[in-house]
Amino acid sequence: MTQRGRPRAFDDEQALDRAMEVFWRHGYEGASLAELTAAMGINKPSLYAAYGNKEELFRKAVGRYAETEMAYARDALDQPTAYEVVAAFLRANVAALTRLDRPAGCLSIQGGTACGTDNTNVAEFLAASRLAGERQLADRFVRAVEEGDLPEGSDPEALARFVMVVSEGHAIHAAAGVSRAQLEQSAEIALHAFTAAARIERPLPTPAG
Amino acid sequence: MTQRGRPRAFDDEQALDRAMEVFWRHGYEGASLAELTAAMGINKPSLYAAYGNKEELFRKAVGRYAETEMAYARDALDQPTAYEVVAAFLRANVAALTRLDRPAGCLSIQGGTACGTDNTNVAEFLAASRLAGERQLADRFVRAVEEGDLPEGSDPEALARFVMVVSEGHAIHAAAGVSRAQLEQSAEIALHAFTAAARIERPLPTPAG
DNA sequence: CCCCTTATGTACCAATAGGTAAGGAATTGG
DNA sequence: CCAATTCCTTACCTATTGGTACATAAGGGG
Repeated sequence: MTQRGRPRAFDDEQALDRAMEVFWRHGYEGASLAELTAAMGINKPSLYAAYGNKEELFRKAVGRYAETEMAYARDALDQPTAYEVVAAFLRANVAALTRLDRPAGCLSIQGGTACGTDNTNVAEFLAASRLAGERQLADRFVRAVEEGDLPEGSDPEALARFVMVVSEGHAIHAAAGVSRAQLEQSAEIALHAFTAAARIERPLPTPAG
Repeated sequence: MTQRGRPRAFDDEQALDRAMEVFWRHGYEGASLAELTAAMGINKPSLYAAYGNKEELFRKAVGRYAETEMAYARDALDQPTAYEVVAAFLRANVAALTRLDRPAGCLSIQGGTACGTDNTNVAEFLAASRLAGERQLADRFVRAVEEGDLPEGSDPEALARFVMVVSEGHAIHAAAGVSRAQLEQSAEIALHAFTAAARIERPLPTPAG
């Protein structure tokens, strides 16, 4: 059975990208349906037919964000050693947070850390997905201990938490307008920290200087 | 000339404290006048007469927050050495972010990192005040270099930025429900980082066991 | 060519947002 | 005791919020 009925006049993913950017810039509650539909180039009934409602649209936008804008995070996890994982992640993260062709910062935080009484689930959803990312990093560190590039006795959860804390701080800073170069400095300091905390030798000379 | 006219039926600062908590919990945009007035125990006209409008109320709440809830930050700056400044700040910060008698996280971030088109100035105001705090810390580090407890060639701005990045990450994490103990671990790792980055000897043994 | 399905545009809805007008209730100064 | 002043209460305002009913347009299947 092929397509039936009148076909969509807009591209699904393209519209989602525009919605993503509006949410990124204004947060979940700060993004009105008026601005969303304007940016997506569709009317409200089309939006509701295609995505359900505002919250579902947001969740789909966040999903697409994770897919397209955070691919670097998955790539980082594929690095061969824990150090390289963290280095790749923090550096690519800083780059992603400060792209000129994107809103500053990160949708997962700009989306909303606090919401009105009716929308607490939105903030909780974002927080949970960030912690899920942290969990993946911790799992990667568990593997690193098994593979010997993190010493026995390392605390994978604590290390992952620290890395995510730094990346979230960078996201806040980026949204405040802090420059890429300045965040790169901070990322290198954090890398310092990671090596010290994990009690591993630092494989690279200090780029800061 | 003494007080004239009918006296206020409510305590100014007490009402501000209640407003602060509502903003802390729901953010600027997520806090409705209905919830604010209910929490403050006053009617809208009283609110407008006493505080101007919603945004002015918010700014006053943030001011009071800085005064009362962030006193630890000023205390930390008074510590004798840069290391002690950072240790005191990060530890007290984690404690403040995870008080059971306060909303989790920090008003300066929960207040809003992204806002609707009409309220961009609110997010900018918060970002600016955070960066002002960073500036104070950087100045403190300049002094530390002069006084010799940070080595010559240290980068006060970069160090301050890193410390604030970590504290902001902790705020996000705390708002997500991460426990005090877990954030304390992260703070100790960050302290590790600071000593390494500042190339100073670490005065204390590692508490993480 | 007609029917069924699906999408679109317009126009609308109730609820809530932030904000205010107006009159009565306390208080001080005379 | 009255006037002036300040505050509180009730009721209301306009604009906007997220969300929908309904008629119409556009396509495929028989």
